Amino acid sequence: MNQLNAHRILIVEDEEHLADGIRENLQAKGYEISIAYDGQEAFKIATKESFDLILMDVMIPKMDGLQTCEELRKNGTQTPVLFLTVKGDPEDRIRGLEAGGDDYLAKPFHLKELLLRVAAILRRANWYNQTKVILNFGGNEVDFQTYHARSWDDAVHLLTHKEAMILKVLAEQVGKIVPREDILDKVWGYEVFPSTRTIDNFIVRLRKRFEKNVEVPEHFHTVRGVGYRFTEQPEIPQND
Amino acid sequence: MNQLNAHRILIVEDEEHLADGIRENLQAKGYEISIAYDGQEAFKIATKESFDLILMDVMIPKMDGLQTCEELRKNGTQTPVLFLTVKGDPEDRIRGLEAGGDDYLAKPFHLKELLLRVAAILRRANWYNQTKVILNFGGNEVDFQTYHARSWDDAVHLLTHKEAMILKVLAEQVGKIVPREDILDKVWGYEVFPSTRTIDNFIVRLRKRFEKNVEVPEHFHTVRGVGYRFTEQPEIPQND
DNA sequence: TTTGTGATGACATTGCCGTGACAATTAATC
DNA sequence: GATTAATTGTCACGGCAATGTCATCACAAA
Repeated sequence: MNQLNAHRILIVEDEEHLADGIRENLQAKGYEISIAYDGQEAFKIATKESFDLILMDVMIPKMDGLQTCEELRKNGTQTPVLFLTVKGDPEDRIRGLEAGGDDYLAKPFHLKELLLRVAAILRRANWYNQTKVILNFGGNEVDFQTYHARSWDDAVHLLTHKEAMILKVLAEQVGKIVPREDILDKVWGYEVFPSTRTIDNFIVRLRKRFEKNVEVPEHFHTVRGVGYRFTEQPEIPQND
Repeated sequence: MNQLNAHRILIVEDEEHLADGIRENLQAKGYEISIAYDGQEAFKIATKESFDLILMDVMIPKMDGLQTCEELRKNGTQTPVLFLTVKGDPEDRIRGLEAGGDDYLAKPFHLKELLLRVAAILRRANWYNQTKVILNFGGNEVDFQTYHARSWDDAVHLLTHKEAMILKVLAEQVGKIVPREDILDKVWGYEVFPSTRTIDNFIVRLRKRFEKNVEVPEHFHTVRGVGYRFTEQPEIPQND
């Protein structure tokens, strides 16, 4: 996962030992973690900072999790909440959902299950503000759901995963210069470090697929010493 | 709870209070709920995700409910729509919708009546689906009710439960890449964790049953590093 | 018991990615 | 301009992780 827009998670749990355990495991997955030890503190932090997910124990001091969630909702906070509770009582689930929660996990839980649910919720949330699924530029059309592409000359392409990811990173910031390091972080993550030349190779491949004239790129521009810049429309050449 | 069978309902309603009230009550009945607050948002979500029912207020911002519905129909979305409208509004267009399988309910309505209508529509849709639980692709025919299948070479198969579920998950998103995690989430849920290799094995079995040439799959495509992609029609070969 | 499903591990195989070499290009310095 | 250094374009090859495939085992149901 990429740290550049790493998902931020707030853990609300009064058992310090448990909170730390969860924190470590989530951090290992690349999430940024904050911890609150009671309901009031949780409310304070959650209204001050923004999180992608709140992991909330129901039984916490000062203000219980359900109430905290309700207060947050009244306050306009839409952050998804995953409740942790001791009982498997379905009534708790209903109450949790009524309070505006999004999911529910009974303690004791398997760590793996927690991680899966967290990932699933974040995936779901991400889905909404995902960029366009179909990318059009200069007669080319790319479908990021299928990795199918049709280039200006009506050739059909099947992009590989990495090709698609790099194109997506560039296309998400149309017209802006994207440094090689950013591409590496977003596509490969922090743990793997291929040489930056690898990126150049992928650019070559993308150009071969989508540029009319590879030697005069209209969409995949090189920014010497920094990285690359993607444009949907061919640029107006400068005459000096 | 099995995610595959939970009915998904999209609520389109700009009065937040009302939307929340409906959501809570439908969630308590076990439905999965999404909410959109205006017509444009509704269109966006409804074309991106699939729902079993759309609960749509007629008077909503940006694009009214009827128009939103029309746009969705043009887009090929067949999801039944239950309109919420003010009592005594003799809109001809609404009347006309009755014939199209859609329904309308006058505000203010009794909650109980809403729940009954929702249940009725879903029953109806289910019945419709039951007649249409036959999946056809490349000469193969699969019946998801009985798990019976007949492949292109007239061989008869009896699918196992898991085989059928995986095929269904893939077929529900024809053409789209389905990541392994999604398959795991939807088929196994969050509480069981088979190795992802298990999925590969099932793909092998599905290919053996339905592909003419296992080595050149026409329907069950591998997307290296991500997951699989199912297509009903053999794909156009790629030109490089 | 038998029977069948599904999960796992071992091994073979494939295809993508990463690297390095060299050419081409740009920038920098004189 | 000329020369040099630095960066990028391009290609081809090899490694290795991801996947294909098969055999086997655990387990539940009949």
